[in-house]
Amino acid sequence: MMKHTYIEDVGKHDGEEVTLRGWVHNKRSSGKIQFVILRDGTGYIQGVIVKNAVSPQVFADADTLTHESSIELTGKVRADSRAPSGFELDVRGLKIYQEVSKDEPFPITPKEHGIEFLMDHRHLWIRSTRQRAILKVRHEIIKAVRDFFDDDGFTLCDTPVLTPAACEGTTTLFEVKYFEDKAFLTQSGQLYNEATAEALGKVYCFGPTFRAEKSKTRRHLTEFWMVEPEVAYATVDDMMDLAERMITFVVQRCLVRRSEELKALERDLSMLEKVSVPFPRISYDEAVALLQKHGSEIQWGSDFGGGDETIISQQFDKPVMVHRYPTAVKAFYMEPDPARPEVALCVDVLAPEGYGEIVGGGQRIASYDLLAQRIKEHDLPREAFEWYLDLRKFGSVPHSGFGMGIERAVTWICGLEHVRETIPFPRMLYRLNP
RNA sequence: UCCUCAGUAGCUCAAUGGCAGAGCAUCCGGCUGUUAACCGGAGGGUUGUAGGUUCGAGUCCUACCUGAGGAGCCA
Repeated sequence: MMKHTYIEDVGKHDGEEVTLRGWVHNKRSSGKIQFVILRDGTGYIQGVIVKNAVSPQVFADADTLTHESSIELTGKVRADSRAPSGFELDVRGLKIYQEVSKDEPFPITPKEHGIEFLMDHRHLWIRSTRQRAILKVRHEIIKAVRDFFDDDGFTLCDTPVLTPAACEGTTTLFEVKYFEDKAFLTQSGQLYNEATAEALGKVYCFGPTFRAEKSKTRRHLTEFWMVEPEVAYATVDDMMDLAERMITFVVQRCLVRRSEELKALERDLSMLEKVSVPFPRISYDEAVALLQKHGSEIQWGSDFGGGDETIISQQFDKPVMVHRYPTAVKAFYMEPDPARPEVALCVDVLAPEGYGEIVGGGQRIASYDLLAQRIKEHDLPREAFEWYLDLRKFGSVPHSGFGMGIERAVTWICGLEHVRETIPFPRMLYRLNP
């Protein structure tokens, strides 16, 4: 059996005979010459089938090919200036693995479709050029994030998906049966990260998180992936340094390795090329003043709305870091600023071009007494947090971390309208299928 | 949960309250360089569901269902 070649490698085989395997992306016929566009996940190539150059059987088989039928093409690679990729295949042999029935053709045509139809056919939609490009960029972002932390002395330390209690209250948790008991799907690995950070120093977790929020916007999924670093002895300023380095690394990596995909998505690369260290840093106080100057109704003490985030991010052409939010609007574990206890040592990173918050984090409370008090103030079940309090009993240190939502990062880097295209099978308020 | 909008052929959409239409997809025919190929022809409909107004409803009214966009909340 002939060794088969991936389309992305055909350039190495100019003039040679190769066998390509994939799916029929499109087909055009002109009577005695047929053009079959083959897709194999690594690229596209046009196969040219000339009637008097192949057997009558091959020509007849090619004539019946339907969209997305799985096939194998054998022929000679030929450089051709007319081909978008620079190469074509002069087909000699054709093998059909499975032919899509003419009675039930592939539902996604080259023409336009509505979003409901596409989402219902997500399992087939991901075959499209655009979706492939997005998923390739997603992969690159994930790979870059992991390379960044791995090369920076971090240890990947996975945190549980099944958890006994809420991190930040129970209203947004998915509840599942756990034998005779009940459990919740994690909405953050952070509390466990704090434990592993005291064991290993610099750690990160990378996994799915779940939020049962009834949010119906272009920025929300109920199941999304998050990377969360946590560093012992680190301050909120250290986190800002880390976050801007990580984001810059990820964007640069995408520009180097996925520029073809980003161009296919018609992403304005000049916006991504501006992403470099350092990012602008403004305090919450400064952000509120900025917003009021631009007509926002916001008052000191409230959290930003989506519109507020857009206004802030549009003032800068890089991601902007907003730090020291009011303690009252942040999670119970946030360390108050010793100089101003009414604000917390936390930071959000807002992506440019109105893409909103992609990173949130900060310094965690190190004091046993203060943490115990906050758990009480937030009406959290003390018993469930005993182990978490232990971390302040046995060698407590200042420590900080943050979380980055992968899908939001992908949305921004790809320049998309909606997070639903950034994950192979999105889970949203009204979408659990396919 | 609230607000706004939408639902017509497999898909994307037209149709002043008066005969249910087009493009794509599919099928048949034509074409030796097509790039969402093109040209000719054919088949394809319980207009989301249930009521109501009207001589007559895809169109107007009510309720419901489904979806989309936004708000709140968040990454």
